[in-house]
Amino acid sequence: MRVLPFKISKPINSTIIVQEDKALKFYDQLHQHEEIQISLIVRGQGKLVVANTVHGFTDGSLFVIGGNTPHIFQNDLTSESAHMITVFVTPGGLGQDLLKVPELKEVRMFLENCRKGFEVQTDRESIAKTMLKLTKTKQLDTFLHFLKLIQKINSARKLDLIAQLPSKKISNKEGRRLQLVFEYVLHHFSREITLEQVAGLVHMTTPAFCRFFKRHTNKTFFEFLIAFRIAHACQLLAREDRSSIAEIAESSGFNSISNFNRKFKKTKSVSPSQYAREMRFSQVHQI
DNA sequence: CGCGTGCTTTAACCGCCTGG
DNA sequence: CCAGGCGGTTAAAGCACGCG
Repeated sequence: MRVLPFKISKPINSTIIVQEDKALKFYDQLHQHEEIQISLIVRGQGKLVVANTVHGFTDGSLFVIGGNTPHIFQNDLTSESAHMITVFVTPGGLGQDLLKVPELKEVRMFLENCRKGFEVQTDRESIAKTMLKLTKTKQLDTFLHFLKLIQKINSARKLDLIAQLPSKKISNKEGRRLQLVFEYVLHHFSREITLEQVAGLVHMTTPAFCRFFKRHTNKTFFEFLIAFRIAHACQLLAREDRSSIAEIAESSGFNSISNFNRKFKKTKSVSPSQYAREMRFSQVHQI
């Protein structure tokens, strides 16, 4: 799959592309493409940014990302390599006539529903099995298993990834700017970041940058940055061997604990320690 | 140690404006 | 019409303190 500055070109001449990534690091550049993307994290921990939202992922996480939605997977670096299976599907590639077939109603539904993208919350093991099979099939078999996959995903419980569809079209130049900004946040969120720094990074003045960022994300830069930091803190809090709240706050980029508590409560409606307790509880009762 | 809160300081960002 | 600069406003950050 060739990588363009901001878009990924249509790969080869097929409608359903299955890609398996095993690497220390996922492709960590903001990008978008017309294909709908179904991604299973087999192994790995990190964060997924979709448009203006941040989502933590861990082993077994499963996401469906709508077409033409900017996104980026970033995994935390460990000694073990991360593993992801992705299915790309070009909606137009299925053909309007084929989709009219009454028996393919479920596929139509899926294509309709996944515009905003969602995280799959249930039936993930069964869906994972189907995706694993998809890595080993060809041609018609791939298509059949794809249908099975759609069916399973349709009946699972889901959680929307983004609140509203991306509003404005993004030019290549602007996309490149956004790439730089998101990349910077991904790598420097644990230390102090000022508007001046990021604005300078993309050669803009601070107010110009603020408007640019808001126009494309419907969020202020700091709203996004804080969301990212909180998402990171959540992952640290969910760990069995978590460090102290103060340490987590600091490594998530918060200079003062009081501010961290305030921001955490505001976004999660529970205090950090409560959140950690609840996560532990649900992990124990999941299996 | 973890959390909330009121007060002060700081800087993010919004509206208004100009020039291209 | 759009991008960018300027300055004032306001929300975020930081600090101190108190409470369980």
